[in-house]
Amino acid sequence: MQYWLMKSEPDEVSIDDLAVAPKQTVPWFGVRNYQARNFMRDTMQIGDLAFFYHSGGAAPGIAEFARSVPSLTGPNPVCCTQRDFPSAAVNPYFDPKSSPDKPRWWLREVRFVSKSRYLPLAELRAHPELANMRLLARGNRLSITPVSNAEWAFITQELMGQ
DNA sequence: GCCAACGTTGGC
DNA sequence: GCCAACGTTGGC
Repeated sequence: MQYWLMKSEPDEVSIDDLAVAPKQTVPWFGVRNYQARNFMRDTMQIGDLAFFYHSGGAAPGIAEFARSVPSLTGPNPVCCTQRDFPSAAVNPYFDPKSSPDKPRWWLREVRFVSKSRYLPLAELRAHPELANMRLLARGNRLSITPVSNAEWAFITQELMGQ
């Protein structure tokens, strides 16, 4: 059992989108970074929990967290051909170097668990308990990062409103 | 919109 | 295998 933090721009997929999605489940198909892919494909287990982090957005420095469960199924190859995205005339995630027999990118399904209050990034930074959090590391851009047990416990307690 | 940090690409 | 150029991310 491992904890995670998964970033998404709320314009693309927000926690509320996830909550109203069919089966409250969404395929996390946008990862195009090898390190994040490896985390998702190799280390993430079905049933792991993750914080849902809203990056970018209109409110500067505001992050939103919720608990979700990555992965109802195992890792699945993604984005092998343009046909994998029939609804999009031009798929921004299309990678010509990924093929069905040699997929380069993978996805996992993520299911909604619960929504919490907002926990702004600035607030995260203010807690010395989270000083070593991967998310807060200088220059970090990974869209999927591991969260330690201690960090998970601390943030969860913060989110409960204590 | 700016820009720092980082990842990827491709020429050599 | 090096590394410069370029593209992307994401906070501000």
